[in-house]
Amino acid sequence: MRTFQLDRPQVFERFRAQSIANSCINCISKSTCLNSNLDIHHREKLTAEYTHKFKVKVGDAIFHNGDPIQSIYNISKGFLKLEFSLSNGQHQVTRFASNGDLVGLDGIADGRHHLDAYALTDGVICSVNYGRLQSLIEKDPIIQKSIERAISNELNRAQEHLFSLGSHSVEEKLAYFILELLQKEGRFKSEHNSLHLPMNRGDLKSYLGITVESLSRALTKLEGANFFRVKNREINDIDFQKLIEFLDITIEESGQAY
Amino acid sequence: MRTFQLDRPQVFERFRAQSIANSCINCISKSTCLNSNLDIHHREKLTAEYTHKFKVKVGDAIFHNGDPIQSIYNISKGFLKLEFSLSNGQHQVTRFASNGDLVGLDGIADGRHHLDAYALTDGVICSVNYGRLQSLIEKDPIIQKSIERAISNELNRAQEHLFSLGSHSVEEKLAYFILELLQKEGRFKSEHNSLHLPMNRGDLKSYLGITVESLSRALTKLEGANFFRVKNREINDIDFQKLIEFLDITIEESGQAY
DNA sequence: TGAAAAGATTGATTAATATCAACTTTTACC
DNA sequence: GGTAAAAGTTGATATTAATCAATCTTTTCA
Repeated sequence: MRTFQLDRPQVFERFRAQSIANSCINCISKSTCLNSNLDIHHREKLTAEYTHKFKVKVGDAIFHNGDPIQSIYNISKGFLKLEFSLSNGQHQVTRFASNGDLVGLDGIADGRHHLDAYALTDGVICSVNYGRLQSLIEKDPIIQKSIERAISNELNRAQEHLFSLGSHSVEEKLAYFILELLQKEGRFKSEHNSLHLPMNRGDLKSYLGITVESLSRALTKLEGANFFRVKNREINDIDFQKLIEFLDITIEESGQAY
Repeated sequence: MRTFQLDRPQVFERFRAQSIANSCINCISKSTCLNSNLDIHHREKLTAEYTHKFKVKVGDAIFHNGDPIQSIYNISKGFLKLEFSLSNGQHQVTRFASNGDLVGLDGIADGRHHLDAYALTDGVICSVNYGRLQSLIEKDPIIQKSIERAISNELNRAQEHLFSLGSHSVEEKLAYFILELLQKEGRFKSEHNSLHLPMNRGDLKSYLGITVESLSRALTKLEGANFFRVKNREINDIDFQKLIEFLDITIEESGQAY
């Protein structure tokens, strides 16, 4: 059923380090481990019995394409990037993940991860042993539904990303991305807002399926048209309404989490 | 948590017809309703108690973006297209589905469908009442795992599609698509193979994020380079090996289903 | 702190793809 | 079966984005 191959990737040297997940080298306190929409009772059950919390540093690999799925990861702090990669060296960032996101759900399909996960910033991750999670899911419908919703949510995110990559100009892709980040950060109400980009231009151009030069020019262009101000990774004075109008879309705010 | 909006779409008149799912206007025998990797025992349990099978005709809408999720659909015969659409009329085909595919999993996240589903050909679909499926999932870990794997599988498909759309030429996108179809059909062994495309050029160009003209030229170009022969929707004499080499990828055959 | 490396921007040019338009083929249906 | 409509192809041109190259900026680290 799977389409093209999913071999181990050829990644850059700085990322060649062993995946650090599951090695517990940086274990820290387990409180507030799972911040999804589980109620307190369920969250604590999971937290106490099945999780382990660890620190990651910029560039750390959490898991690689092909690795057996040992855990599902809940990001407590920091940013990750998820990459689709082929053995010929081609790779593309397909997802940025941050606080509250569950990562590793791609591995549920066949027990192996299909993506590479790297830390974009120092951060804190809570891992949930997958085997134990499975047995808990069987006993607890709340947790089971929570996981199902989380995967379905990932699927919908991917569909939106797909839409923004297809038949849109470089400026439009960038605009969709800014809105996506704003929305993730949960603040798209005020007229003038700001963002700190957790990724460098290389990762962003990969996510958008364009070149760095085009990305740079698009940033300059939208800045020139007063959509926002750019200073390195800081995006300031974002005109939310203008972005919406530029893309000719409407925004429906939803508090729904998985 | 959701990104941009997901209003009801403005679709063409021919698709304006009411969604026909759940109306049982074309109910037929229920045997072989679910052909996923459930074992016989579980499959029959589902089939007998929770499913209903119906015929669809070309152009029928199965569900729309925004509809409450009432069922999950298993395709027995024929092809569907799934579209991501916005209220301004923009829309993109993000998935073609056929025999054995589960459709509607996007709705699990928040209880509403986020895509539009249309029949590309006459076909037979088996619907599984979602409420009943949920209660069955709670009781039956096998079915629960099967559903989780199916969603995860959809997620991985989307990632691959994302990859093929990003930073690839029109010819490469087309080549990825042909391989994807070949693989779905389960025959990518012989050197010279053939395919019948179930979709028209309009749907295909949408899926690939290009224009019809570019698609047409890409077909001509790859035909000229002896990758295959094209005659309307028939693709013949497909040189599998040549496609693989063109894309510089390797193929890993896997019998894994959800 | 300062030099080297890495990351980012800008400019000039080329290449790819979209657009506009004409034409051909296929499909639908009276 | 014939005609109109829809779908698909091909050509000419315009536009967009990639590529190549130079420069500027920021970060890293001795």
